[in-house]
Amino acid sequence: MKYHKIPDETIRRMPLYVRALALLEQEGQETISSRQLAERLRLNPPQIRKDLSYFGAFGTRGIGYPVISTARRIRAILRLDVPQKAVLVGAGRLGTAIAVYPGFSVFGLEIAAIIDNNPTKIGSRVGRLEIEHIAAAATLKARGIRLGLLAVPAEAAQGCADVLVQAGVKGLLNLAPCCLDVPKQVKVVSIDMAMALGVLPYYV
Amino acid sequence: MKYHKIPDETIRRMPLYVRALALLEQEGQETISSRQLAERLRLNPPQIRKDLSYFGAFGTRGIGYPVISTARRIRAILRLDVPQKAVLVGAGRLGTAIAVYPGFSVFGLEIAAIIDNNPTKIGSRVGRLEIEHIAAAATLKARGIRLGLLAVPAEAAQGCADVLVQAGVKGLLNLAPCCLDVPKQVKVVSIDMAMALGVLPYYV
DNA sequence: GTGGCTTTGTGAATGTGAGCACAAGCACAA
DNA sequence: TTGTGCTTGTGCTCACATTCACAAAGCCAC
Repeated sequence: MKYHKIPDETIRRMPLYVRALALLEQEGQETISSRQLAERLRLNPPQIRKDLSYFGAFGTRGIGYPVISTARRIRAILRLDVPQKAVLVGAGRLGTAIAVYPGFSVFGLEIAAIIDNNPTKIGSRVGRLEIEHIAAAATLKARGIRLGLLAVPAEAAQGCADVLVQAGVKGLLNLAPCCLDVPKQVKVVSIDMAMALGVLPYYV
Repeated sequence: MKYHKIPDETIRRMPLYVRALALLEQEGQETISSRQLAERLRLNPPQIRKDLSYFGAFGTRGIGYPVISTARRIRAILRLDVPQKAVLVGAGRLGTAIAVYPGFSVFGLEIAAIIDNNPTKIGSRVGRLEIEHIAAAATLKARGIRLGLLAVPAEAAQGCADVLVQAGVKGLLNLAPCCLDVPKQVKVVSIDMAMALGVLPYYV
């Protein structure tokens, strides 16, 4: 399949495959067919095959996909083969929950700094990280931090985003219930928990 | 526009409109045009008009949409006009962060119970709620709780989901990084923070 | 080898959503 | 009452995403 633009939806699913393959590797399974993988992830086999084929041939016909090397290739595609560092802004309850969340490491993602604007919190520790003042944003680029997570109230989110963008952050995960204005070369992904919960009553 | 199935994506955006309109009401604005609303939400005006028109005519040509009554009508469509109660499973860091999160109330959503399986936590308070044992799930239906949030480790999520479904919960917001098997009349929405962060390096 | 079984890779078809352009409609002023 | 300006509501078109169906390709047993 050549000269094909890769759908955003495909990219969105790739981390799913990475995590599933990492689990399979742990279980000692060497290969997996699109059917088995689809069963685990509640997807359709052709979708998985198509997704993977966008990046070239991964599998062996009659056998399936090699667990280890496929995981490695997807990680490389997503740039997750090198450790990616992120800064967390907001050391409130949600922020500290995220700071100690162990689920980022499968993807080679690491919360490498925590920033808050509350002077009483500066210097105290969350896990093995020390909470820093917002002025420390200036040092982010030098520390190789290019991703940011916003766990602040909606009113503060835009201001924090501006600071991070200024500091060279290229990707933002926004957990505040608001829109962000950023230069178009900065990618923003938003998670809005209340909105996600808010659609449920419609369906039930 | 008659005999039209309402797109899921439209439903997904509805809470966005509810929140924006609630804010406008607070600001004292009486009507808003699709253009103004689109500017706030970073959407296209025709998309907003189309979304709203799926449910009938809301606006006045030449003027725009009446803030208060439009908000009320959308709430009714989403069944957010009656208070909706939810049970939170998992009183860890993420769980307690969610428990005290004030952002649910715009939608008439309320965390009405917290459940954990850790005996040392039972009885202690988070906000004004007391942490209950998982056995208390049996009382959820009687208390009018039909929604559930899962803030537990991935290994525990399916078990908790089973318990909630058994207890009559009809909608689930899953925050654990895994798939859930539920009867098809139960709606599941999943939020996977690590996955959301994991796609960023690809784009930057 | 060769035949049979399994599974991939992919063009084509189908389904779903977004964006545009414009007619229809309302308010307000003259 | 009529004209002007603005905004909604919506059919149509295009783009994107999912699913299907099947040929191509590898493995294994004999």
